[in-house]
Order: sequence, then structure tokens, then C-alpha cells
Amino acid sequence: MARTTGSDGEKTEAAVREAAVSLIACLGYEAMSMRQLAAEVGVQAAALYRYFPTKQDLLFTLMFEHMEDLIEAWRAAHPVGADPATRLAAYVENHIAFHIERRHSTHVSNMELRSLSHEKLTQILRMRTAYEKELRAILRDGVEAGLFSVEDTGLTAMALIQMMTGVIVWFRPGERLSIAEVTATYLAMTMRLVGAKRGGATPSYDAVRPFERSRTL
Amino acid sequence: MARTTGSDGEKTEAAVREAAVSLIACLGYEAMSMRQLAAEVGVQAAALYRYFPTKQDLLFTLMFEHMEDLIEAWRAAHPVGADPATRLAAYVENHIAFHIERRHSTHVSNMELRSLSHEKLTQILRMRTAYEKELRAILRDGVEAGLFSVEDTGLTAMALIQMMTGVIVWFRPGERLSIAEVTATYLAMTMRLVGAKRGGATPSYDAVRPFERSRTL
DNA sequence: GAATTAATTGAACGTTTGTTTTATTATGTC
DNA sequence: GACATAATAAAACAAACGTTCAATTAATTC
Repeated sequence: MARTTGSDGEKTEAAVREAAVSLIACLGYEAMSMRQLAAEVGVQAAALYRYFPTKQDLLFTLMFEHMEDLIEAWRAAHPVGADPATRLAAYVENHIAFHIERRHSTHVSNMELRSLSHEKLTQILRMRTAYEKELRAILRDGVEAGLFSVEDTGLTAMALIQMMTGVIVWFRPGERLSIAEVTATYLAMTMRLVGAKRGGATPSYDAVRPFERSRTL
Repeated sequence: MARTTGSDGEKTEAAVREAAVSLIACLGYEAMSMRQLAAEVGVQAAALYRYFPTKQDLLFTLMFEHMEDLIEAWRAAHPVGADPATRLAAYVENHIAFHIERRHSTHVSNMELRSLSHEKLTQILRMRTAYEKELRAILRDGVEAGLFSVEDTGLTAMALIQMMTGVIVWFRPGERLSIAEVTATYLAMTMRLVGAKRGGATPSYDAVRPFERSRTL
């Protein structure tokens, strides 16, 4: 009827975050009730309000940290001073690896934007735009260097991001394809899509069927 | 306090459908209340139950008819007996035109699947799979004819559909790009992505910058 | 071991939800 | 003009919602 033995604020808060990401990803933000979330954590609904002032603040926190992590992952992975093709390859690989690893929080951050207040929405969209800007810069550099051939860098960046993020809709680890195979295929598709020229540091991105690939190895 | 002058069942039902698509697209299915929907139509909530037995039945009806229309649009537009490149071009053009025209109902059909019961979900997914199968068949034919070069037809089909459908996320009619420009660019990106060979009936799909294009015309 | 602080419960609050029921009025038919 | 039917309003239902508050116990500090 009060504090329970072994209870720890940090652990509870982490458990709430984790359960919330899963529940919101599966049911949707509006469909998940605070009582349902509390039950998943093994606690009463009132206890949640010790960690998050409102339901919407909880949602915002999850999204904000997802975007922070995404931007930080790219900051740690991006090759500095490399040629556009290398940078594009790094962007694709980082994006796909990150989104496959965090399917649930990606779902939350992409699908529940409409449940945010105007100010909080603006803040999340600003972070998203900053991340997408990196891709546009790579495409622009590639076009200016005569390495890529695209009609419109802004449109192409959106198309690529939609295509790559879409992987979480159908991909399930442990099924027909491995993460490495999926990433390699998306990389090849991306390089063809942007019309990457061959030669130099950039290998050919023509499609190689899996059985052919294994014969050449 | 009862039947109002000029009231007509058919008109009311159509108005309910229309308002529901807009409201669900903007607020989400769970966030839209039946009273809100009724107010939008200019009617009391109880009147809605004359046309749809439950809220979920309303959602299902909207999704079902969206999928029916999509499949019918492709049935009417698909070129029979044509080469894979022509068929692929027709698929892309039809898909983008349809989804731009029906942004709202596409949003509903893509985002609210989790609010459906198991049986109704299965029914919608069956229709979706049938539609996607058409694209896979085109890609397979193209690969077998040596015209396309893709690693995995299933994966490529999913990637293309995610990329194309994603247009509704950022595209707004009347802004920087026209529908025709967007469609042309997506078509060119698609052809490069599948490694379509040049020559024959298929023109080059190398990127041509807008200003260059207008100079050649 | 007393005092303080951290973590949680249980009950309650006022709203809002999807839906049902009953009564009432407009329209179309003979 | 009477009668049947179609279309709606108004009121009510129990259940569930997000959130608050006071009480209570575990852990920590001195």
C-alpha cells in the first residue's frame, strides 16, 4: 500500500520508458492507457506521474531521445573529409543499422507526431530536418563533383529516407535475409538511384545475384 | 428533435465518409471521437449508427474501399502485353498519381491498420499483397528478360513502394514542384534503381537537370 | 534509533468515450 | 389526408480515461 521493498526510482523509470516504447509502437499512443502501461511495469498508474508529469511529456521524452541518439550515431559514424560516395555509403549503412535496431522507437517517432503539441512538434521536426540536411549535403557535393546524377537533391533525399526507413515495416531479423544482406542491397539500390559513376574508389554497384556473388568469393 | 428538413440518407452517409477520412488522417482513429465526427457532418452522434454499426466498421469500410479503388485504378491503367519497362513506368505513374490524389485515405489505410480486428486486418492485408504482387511480377519479368538488374525482387518491390508512397509525407500540391515533375523524377529514380538498360523502347533515365531539360525543349 | 526522504499505493475526481433506447418529425405512397 | 417508413434528436448508459491527493511504507542519513 506504499513503497515496495526493493523499489528504485532509476530502475522504475527505465522500465517505464522501455514498456512505453513497446506499447506505443504496437497499440499507438492514443490507444495505450496509463493504467495499461503501469500494469506492464508492475506498478500503479499514479506511480508513473512521479517520472513524467503528463502522458504527452512521456511521448515527447521518448521521441526526443530517439532523435538525439540518431544524430549522435551519425556524428560518431560519419567519415570526415571523404568523397561523396563513401559518405553516402556510410549514411545508408548507419541509417539502416540504426532503424533496424530501434524498430519500435522509430515507429513511435514517425507515427505519433500528431499527438504532440505545436511547440514540441516543432522541436522534434527541427532535429529531423537537421539529420536529413546531412544527406542533402552529401547528394549536393556528389552532383557538384560530377559523381552523382540526380534531378533534385531535396526530392531525392526524401525518397531515399522514405525507402530506407521503410525497412522496418517488412524486415524481421532472423527471417529470409540477414541484416548484412539487407544493408548491402539497399546500398546498391541507393548507388544506382543517385546514378553514382563507377571507377576510382567507388566499385560497381550493378546488381549481383547472391549465387553469383558467392561464386566469386 | 427528430428528422430534419431536407435530410437524405445517401448524402449523410457520403458526408460521414468524407469527414471521417479527413478527421482520421489528421487526428488518428483513436483520437477522433464519434461526437467530433458527427459535429463535422452537422448531425448528432447517434445518427452515425444508422450507417455504420460501430466505429471500427466505419474504419474498415474506408480502408476496404480505398484498397478496392487502388486495385481498380491499376486494373484500368495497366498496359497488357507490354514490355517490363513500360509496365513498370505505368505502375509508378499510377501509384504516385493515385496516392497524391488520395493523400488522406492513404494515410488512413497505412497508419491505422493496428486498430483493426484480426479478421479485418487480414482482409486488408490480402488486398495489399495482391497489389504489391503485381510489381514483383513486373520486376521478375524484367530480370528474366535481362532488362532489369536487381538483387532481390521482393526486397526491391518493398523498397520501391515505400519510396513512392512516401511522397504523401512531404509533397503538397501547388508548392515548388508540380505533380508531373514529381512523377517524372520518381520514374527516373525507379528506372535507375532497378538498373533498367537503355536503348530500344526505353529512353535513357539519366538525370537531366530541369534547366537543361528546358533548354532542349 | 529517530528523523528525513524516496517510492509507491488506493481511492477518488470530473470528463469523455462508444453505444443504445426512445421519442419525434420529415418524406414518400396510396 | 391517412399511413408507412426513413432520418434524426435527445437523453441516458456503464466503462474507461488522464490525473490528483492523502496516506503509507522502505531506504537513507545523522
